[in-house]
Amino acid sequence: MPLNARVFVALTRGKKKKGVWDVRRSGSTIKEVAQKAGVSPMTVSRVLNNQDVVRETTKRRVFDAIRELNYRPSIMARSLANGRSLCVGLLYTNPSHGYLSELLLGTLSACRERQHLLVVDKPDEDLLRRDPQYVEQTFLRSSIQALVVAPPLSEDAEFMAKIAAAEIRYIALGPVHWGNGLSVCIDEIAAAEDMTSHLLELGHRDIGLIRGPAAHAASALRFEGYKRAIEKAGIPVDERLIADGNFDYHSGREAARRLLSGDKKPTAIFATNDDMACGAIGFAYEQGLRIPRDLSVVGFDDSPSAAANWPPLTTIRQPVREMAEIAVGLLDADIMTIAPDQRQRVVPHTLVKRESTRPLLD
Amino acid sequence: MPLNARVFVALTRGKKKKGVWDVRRSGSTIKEVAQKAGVSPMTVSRVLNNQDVVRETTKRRVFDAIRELNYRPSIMARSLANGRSLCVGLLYTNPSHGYLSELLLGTLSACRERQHLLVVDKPDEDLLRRDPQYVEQTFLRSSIQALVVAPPLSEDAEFMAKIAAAEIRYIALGPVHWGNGLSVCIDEIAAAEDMTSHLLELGHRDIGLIRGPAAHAASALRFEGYKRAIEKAGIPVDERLIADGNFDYHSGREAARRLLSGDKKPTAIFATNDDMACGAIGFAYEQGLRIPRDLSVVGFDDSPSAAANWPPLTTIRQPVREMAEIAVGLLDADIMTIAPDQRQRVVPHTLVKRESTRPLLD
DNA sequence: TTGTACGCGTTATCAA
DNA sequence: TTGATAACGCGTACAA
Repeated sequence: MPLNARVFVALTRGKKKKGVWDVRRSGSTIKEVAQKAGVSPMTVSRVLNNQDVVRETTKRRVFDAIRELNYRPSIMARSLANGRSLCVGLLYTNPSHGYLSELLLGTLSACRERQHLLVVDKPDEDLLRRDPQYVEQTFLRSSIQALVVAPPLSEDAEFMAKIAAAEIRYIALGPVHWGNGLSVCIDEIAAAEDMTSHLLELGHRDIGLIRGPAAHAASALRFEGYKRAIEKAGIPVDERLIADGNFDYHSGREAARRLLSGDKKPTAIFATNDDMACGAIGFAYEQGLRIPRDLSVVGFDDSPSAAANWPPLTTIRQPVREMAEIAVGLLDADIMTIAPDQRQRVVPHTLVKRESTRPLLD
Repeated sequence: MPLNARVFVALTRGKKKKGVWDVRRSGSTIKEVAQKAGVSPMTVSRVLNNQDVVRETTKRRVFDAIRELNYRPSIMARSLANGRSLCVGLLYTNPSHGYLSELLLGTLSACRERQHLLVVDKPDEDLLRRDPQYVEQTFLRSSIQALVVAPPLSEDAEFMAKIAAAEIRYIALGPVHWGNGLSVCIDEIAAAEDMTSHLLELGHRDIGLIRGPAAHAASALRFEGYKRAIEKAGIPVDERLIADGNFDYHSGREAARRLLSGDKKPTAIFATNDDMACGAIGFAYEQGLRIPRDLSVVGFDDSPSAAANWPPLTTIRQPVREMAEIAVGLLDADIMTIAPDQRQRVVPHTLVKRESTRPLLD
């Protein structure tokens, strides 16, 4: 028998007391626990997995050994052996910080529940655009078996096409549906319609809209919702009340500048995301306007800035955490058994009323 | 030979075409690749690991097979085999969203570089407080070998004591040092001193301070920095200019209310985090004050709200991403070889000047 | 330059 | 109720 690694490790272990801070291999194995408890590794495994066949006294012995050795099972070995747990990749580029935070919470808890491994990744956007092989390379090297893709990455047609071609199971978050893939989203049109109706109910009739960038699927849908509500109220859609932004603070400021310096001045502004709403409010302050006394402003997304701003923003909340949980759950299912019309999962949104709006006084 | 799982899988595979959307086992193995390429699994492994001993033609055959079979190596099996990669846990409770986002980026890239597995976890705060066994249980079940703990959790003495007792290697982020553990932080005192000096240079002499909660180690340090700068300028520290908050928006509002309605009115307010600074600005607006014309306000942390607010906040930036990278790197080192005075790693901070301050006009 | 044998830490299967 | 054995997919040591 050659002097192989095993022997070497055994020797090392014998000589040098194994401390917490040893660089590698700080854990004990199931075998060591078994030996200490005077049982077979299999019994230890049974105890760990709550199989109730094990005798109480044996169980106790095993638990004692586990505690003494400070034993922790290895997920790697475990998943390798039972082949049950998936290695799930969570892909995002630049969602808002609040979105990311909730997204993590949701995927995390869903993965833990199913004993899946969550591997978070933020692909480099430049490489994504420039290197056509990047995606392929990345997924060839990694061992990710399933993907959850967050917006705005999930709205990138080119990227999603590559994902589909890479023959990987995936779920997209956001108002999109690509090929055979599943997606989870809110009804963007209905949400925007709700928000617009809310402003109408407060008596506003000249409602400005700050649109999102064309690259985001959500932009067109939110615009559509706005139009529907306006038209249902019997008001013609006025081009002078519509400005374009690209979902960031600065563009919201500029859009508000255009809207408020035109010849048709809105009494309320619906910014189709919170950052733009904050920008609009910033511009309004600069002009000496008071919010909501002189102008009502609403946002969309319920990002952290929505609640932290002054005044706190009325906005639309997506249940991001729940959506993420659903997405991970869907990964388990055999997609072929899901009817095509069930592949886009729509979850309810909420209109969060805060202090950035008030009834129009006439 | 028993009809074991292997045989069963083989049969299944033979019959049913293996599709992308099969619930489990969507990947091919190194053996299958080897067979298709007409080489041994070992050769495939060599190709994958860029060992240049392999003949070019063989390499090409292997790559073709990999592509055809859409093969992806399994990290689990790989780390199990070479024992090199650590399973790193990232623990956080409720840092700001921006902090979390940067934290993730840093740990992610550092882990990928080292082929470590990053497992993110957000422990339940209630369980943490109430169930004394929670931490133990959680780490007993999981196979995390090393921990990166983010503030404010890293400042929880009770929790950190448990971590230490659990005999797990860990790095704390933030201005703390527990037992043998390592930590990475900025010099909070110097940072607060820099910020206060900045206000002094602008001509302010009555500088209000909104302190953080006593539970956070950072609170006392930032206060100390403030005092040092004030005293260096030959100004006595005035109790009437100091108010307490607890790092959230609302407490910042209330603190500003106290400061601005006292008999000693500040011309500048140093809120020791951004959320409180935003709250202070909100209150100032409500009182009809203009920022920075009538009052300068500065924050600390450079959270997203700092840039998104109006006016954009002058604040202190911690290089969170780099700190996280350093932390993961430190996990690799043998801690015992690190001198005790090197165990607390201090990284430089930055004073970010934006538009919430201006020289005092007299 | 390539292949063989074995071990990594765990679970599934079957036998005792 | 427990144990022996063979996988899981890959890398290392050594032989060819």
